[in-house]
Amino acid sequence: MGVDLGPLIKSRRQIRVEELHGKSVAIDAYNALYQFLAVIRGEAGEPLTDSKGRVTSHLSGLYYRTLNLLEKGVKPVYVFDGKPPELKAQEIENRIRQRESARAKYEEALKRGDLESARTYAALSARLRDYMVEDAKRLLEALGVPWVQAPSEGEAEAAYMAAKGYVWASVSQDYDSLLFGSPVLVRNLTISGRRKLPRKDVYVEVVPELIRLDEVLGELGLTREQLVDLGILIGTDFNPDGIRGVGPVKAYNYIKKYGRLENIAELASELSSIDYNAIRTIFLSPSVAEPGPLEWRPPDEGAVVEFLCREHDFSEERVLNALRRLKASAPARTETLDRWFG
DNA sequence: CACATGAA
DNA sequence: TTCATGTGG
Repeated sequence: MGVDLGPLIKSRRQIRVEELHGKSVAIDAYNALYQFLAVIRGEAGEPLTDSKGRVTSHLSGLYYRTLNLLEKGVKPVYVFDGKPPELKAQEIENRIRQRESARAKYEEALKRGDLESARTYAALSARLRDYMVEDAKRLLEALGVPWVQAPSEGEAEAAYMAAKGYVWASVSQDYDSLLFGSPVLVRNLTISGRRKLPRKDVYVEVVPELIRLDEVLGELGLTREQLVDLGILIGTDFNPDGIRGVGPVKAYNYIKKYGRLENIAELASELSSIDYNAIRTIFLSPSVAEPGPLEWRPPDEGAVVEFLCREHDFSEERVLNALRRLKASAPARTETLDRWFG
């Protein structure tokens, strides 16, 4: 789930996607694909599939959103997770349990004909399979959009790329990127701005927002090391339970008062069961790799149609229409592709 | 989530 | 143009 820094962060600025024109962004691929997979579903919560039963929800979302970003002059690079740190085992186990519980509730809801609940629980039980990740990478290749394989956490790699200036920002719904040191984080990078609130027939406007690490640290009066300690008190993927009874506000007060975990005497006992030095290392010296040169090429129309339409039964009309829109917005052929894509 | 369509 | 609704695969 990521660390719950939301309530503490006031320095967030709403932006329009157009403001990212000409900028490259490193997108947490797992985060994006999972959201597509969870939310792009039929009436009873079933995912979109091709005629062979392979799930395609994530491909639909990835395709249209990526083309939209390119159309607006944004250069995306997708960053895929590698091997998770050992300390993530508990979190991974929790997620599996939650998915299984949701799947049971999904089946119950279906049985009693409660489609709305079925849809909710279907989303919660969604699981991103290896073949779905492979398909996503193949689609990106056909689109001429680069992707990077992280050695470990995708968010860490994306943060590294942003910190090094390889990309302008990292993109994720989670705040972990900030702990990993991403100087700029973009959340809610969506095109259509309306989202339905769960359990209510109410729609809220969801606008992309920009968060700068230096502003967050400045406003909170913390160093990044302290922000990581704060995260550990709240709970991270590497200590999902955090400290009992400590949420964002109390955690912040502790860090402001005591400076670092070692100095919080009243939590010494609780903290003794957390390997917080290892967690600090994961965030402050994460396992990352040099990503290699990032290159954006024009989409290979034939490859896109072959993959989406021939292999996965997408509508050729829709697929080509989306490609046409990108071409219409693309620079004149005479202009170097570098101007837009490089 | 994003697209297509028809109504306002 | 905006908005609500149904569908995509």
